[in-house]
Amino acid sequence: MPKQPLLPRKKPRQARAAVTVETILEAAARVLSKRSLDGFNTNRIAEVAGVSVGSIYQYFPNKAALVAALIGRAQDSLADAVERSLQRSQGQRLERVLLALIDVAIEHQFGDAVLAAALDHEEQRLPLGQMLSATQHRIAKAVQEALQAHPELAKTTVTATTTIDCFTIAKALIESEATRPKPDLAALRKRVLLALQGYLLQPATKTIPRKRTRTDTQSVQESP
Amino acid sequence: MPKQPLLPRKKPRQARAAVTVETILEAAARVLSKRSLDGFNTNRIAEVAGVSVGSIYQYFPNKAALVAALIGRAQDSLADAVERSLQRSQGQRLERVLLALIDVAIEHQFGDAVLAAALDHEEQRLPLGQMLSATQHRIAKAVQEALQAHPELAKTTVTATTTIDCFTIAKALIESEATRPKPDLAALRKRVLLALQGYLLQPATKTIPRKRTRTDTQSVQESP
DNA sequence: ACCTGAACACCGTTCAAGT
DNA sequence: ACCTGAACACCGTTCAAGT
Repeated sequence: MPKQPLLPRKKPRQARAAVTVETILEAAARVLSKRSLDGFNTNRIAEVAGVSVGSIYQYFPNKAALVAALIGRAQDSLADAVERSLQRSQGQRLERVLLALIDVAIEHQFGDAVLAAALDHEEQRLPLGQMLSATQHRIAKAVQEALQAHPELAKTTVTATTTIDCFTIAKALIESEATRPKPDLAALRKRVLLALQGYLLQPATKTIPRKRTRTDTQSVQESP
Repeated sequence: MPKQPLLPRKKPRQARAAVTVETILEAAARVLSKRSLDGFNTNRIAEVAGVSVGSIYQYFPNKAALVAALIGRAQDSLADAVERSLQRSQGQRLERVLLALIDVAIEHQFGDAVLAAALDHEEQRLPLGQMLSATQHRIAKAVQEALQAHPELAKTTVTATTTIDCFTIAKALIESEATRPKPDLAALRKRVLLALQGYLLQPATKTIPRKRTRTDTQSVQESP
């Protein structure tokens, strides 16, 4: 049962080593982006990076850790884009705020579709656990605060779960469109907006009679 | 560039061969369900099935085809459950109809969580193309017709895209909850309902000014 | 401290030989 | 027609040897 560590094995201490690590990550991204998961093997990565396979294993304990590092980078870049977007759309109508965020997400997915899709899949499969949660919490918190503060959502309780659901919904619709032969981004944008507005601006949610279950308490969690 | 075929290589002609195929598929499902993608190798499958590796390759051209067969089975079983659910909830309020479908989806995902999650991921990664579309179209069509005919959705145009979006949204929220340490199914059920109702029962969608794009035509596709 | 690449282990797939 | 399992190819990972 190989409980594989996903953290980098050690940090480069010399300048040239830092370059090596950078080169490896770039090569990995390029290989993943060109041929997706097939052909994504350490030998090819080493070849593209112009280093020996052994060098990869000096810094990453296994292939999964390499992928985890790429995911971390993608998350960081997304987090920056989200925060910039929130700042730019401050004080605007909710529709504008949401559209701006949707555009960020679409750009993130379609900017390098193959890479983004591959990373998304690996993100699910790897037991990343906490590793990425720092950045993810950073994004989620920023969005949650923006939504909570928005006048049009005065009547909506925006919990952490609500925010994460919005991410989940938007991501799923965007990824789904990305797998189509001829994506229609304008229509996609509308559909995601509709879904998010619908989820957030629900008209007077009446309590629903439902089948018996164990956990019949408060349905939304508090923010951490 | 191995464009791998995903269809079964040949059908068993003798009774004992049919048993072999069945045994292989069951073993594959069991292995996948126990250890997910790690440890899901042909040698183990053959061992669990009590046959030789060679036997697997008599009926399936590669490992992916085996997975594809499992996915096909899961889809068939889901399709049946959906159709039964629609029949039972005929004539009921929209909320009831949706909740019944949501329960089917939740049961499908949580019934064998590891297996379902693994199959979902592979479903994305493999170029299944048409292969499964038969069953998927069957499900989608049944749901679309039920929604279109529903009085509460008289004002909503329920296209094929609308229906697929509902599937995408529900599936994403359910899968997301499935990865949590302690899933709260009652709360999940409510959230999915909220999302679907919000998407379907949108109050007077005003047209939205948006950035210029090529495709500025009708945003929803016709049903096939 | 960093890099190399041959060597090892594991796993997908094939094929000659069997019934 | 079906089944077997040793053999081959490929790829992840290690490690002794180098700078």
